[in-house]
Amino acid sequence: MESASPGTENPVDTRFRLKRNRMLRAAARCFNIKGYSGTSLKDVADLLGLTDAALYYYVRNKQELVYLCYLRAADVGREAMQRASADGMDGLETVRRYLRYHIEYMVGDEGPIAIMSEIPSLEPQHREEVLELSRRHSAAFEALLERGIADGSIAPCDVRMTGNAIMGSLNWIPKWFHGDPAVAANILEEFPQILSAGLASR
Amino acid sequence: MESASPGTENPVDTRFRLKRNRMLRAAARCFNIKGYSGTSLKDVADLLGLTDAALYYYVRNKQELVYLCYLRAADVGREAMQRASADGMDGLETVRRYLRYHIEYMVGDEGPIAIMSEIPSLEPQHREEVLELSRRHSAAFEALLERGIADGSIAPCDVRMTGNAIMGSLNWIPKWFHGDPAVAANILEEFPQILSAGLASR
DNA sequence: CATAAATTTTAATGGTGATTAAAATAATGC
DNA sequence: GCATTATTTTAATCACCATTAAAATTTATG
Repeated sequence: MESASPGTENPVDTRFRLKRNRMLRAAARCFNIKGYSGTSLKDVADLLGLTDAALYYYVRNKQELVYLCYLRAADVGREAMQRASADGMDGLETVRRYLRYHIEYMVGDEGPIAIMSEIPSLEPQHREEVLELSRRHSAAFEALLERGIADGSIAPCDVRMTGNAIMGSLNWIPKWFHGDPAVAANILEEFPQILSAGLASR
Repeated sequence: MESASPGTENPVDTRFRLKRNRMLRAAARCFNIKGYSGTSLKDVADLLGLTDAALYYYVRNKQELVYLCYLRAADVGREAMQRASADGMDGLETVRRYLRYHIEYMVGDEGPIAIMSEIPSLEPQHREEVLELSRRHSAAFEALLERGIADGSIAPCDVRMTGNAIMGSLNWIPKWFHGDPAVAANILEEFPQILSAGLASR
């Protein structure tokens, strides 16, 4: 997912990143389950077997923790989109692949991915950045729909609204999925199909 | 939506309820836009031209404010479901009507409806009540799908997952819709169709 | 092993915003 | 208009975390 120039990697940096990543996943879980206000830094720290103060070694403050969670979320979405675009044959199949890849990240070891529910409480600069990433992702998905319409695999539709509908469904998953592997398999099996069922041209 | 026995209504009670309802809508808007932690009681009060302390005349505390918002949300969902069940001919058409009615409430004057993002931070008793209402609503929707499958209007599917997918999309609407009437019309026009497009049996 | 760097903890501090009590104002009923 | 009740405000208080600084400990490196 993330790649630094290999030459400059020293073991300390790597460990730092690994630990911070663990921390972001722990935070994402807390935020998704208990909400932003509902989770204290202690909650996150407990999940890691650390003290709340220790988290400050990895982030400047709580807002930055959220910000980093959201960057990770955006990153995962972008990654899924890129893989799908590289693999997919026509528009519809690319949409299906994108859905599958994104869901794989969400319910797999990479997860949980934070729901972007607290963007407004980020500081302005971070907020703008996250919003921009978010907009870009939506645009990419809509472009995918356009592509499908153009190549005839997807029936003409209001791509803006269709995109909102599908992405909403996707974004909501972390709200009710909390790690049960059986459910994870079920989601992965069903969702790409369900969400793209209405798209195909007849 | 809500109906007290008409005989016992005195003007004071009525005014109280009306004002509290306005307050719940204001709170819902704040919560949906800025998140729970991001909205102070002052934010809500400002929207009403009141002082933060004044809100305590209507609710015991902030948690109860959220709780009441969620009750309202549940109520609106239930209402839409009941109307649809009464009106709909077959399962599929009832689903479509339910979607339309629910969305009408969400984007219309009744709205905004609060997203249930902070259930865990409610006090246990309120949490249980809201969760129960929420479960019941999901169950009702799944029953609707079953009904459609039984009467042949809906193709067989995993009703649990299909329900999750559709409800997720619906629940996410208040996250990106913030009152623009043109968008409201667009949602109302497109969503019932988009969300039910994949259901029909062929 | 010894030293330096990285990581974590302990123990305060401090700010924000929810909450409360009492006072002030507005509305209602007679 | 007067008394009563409903509503809102003013002005504190208070609790909860987030945050910080310094010390302690663990890990890496020559």
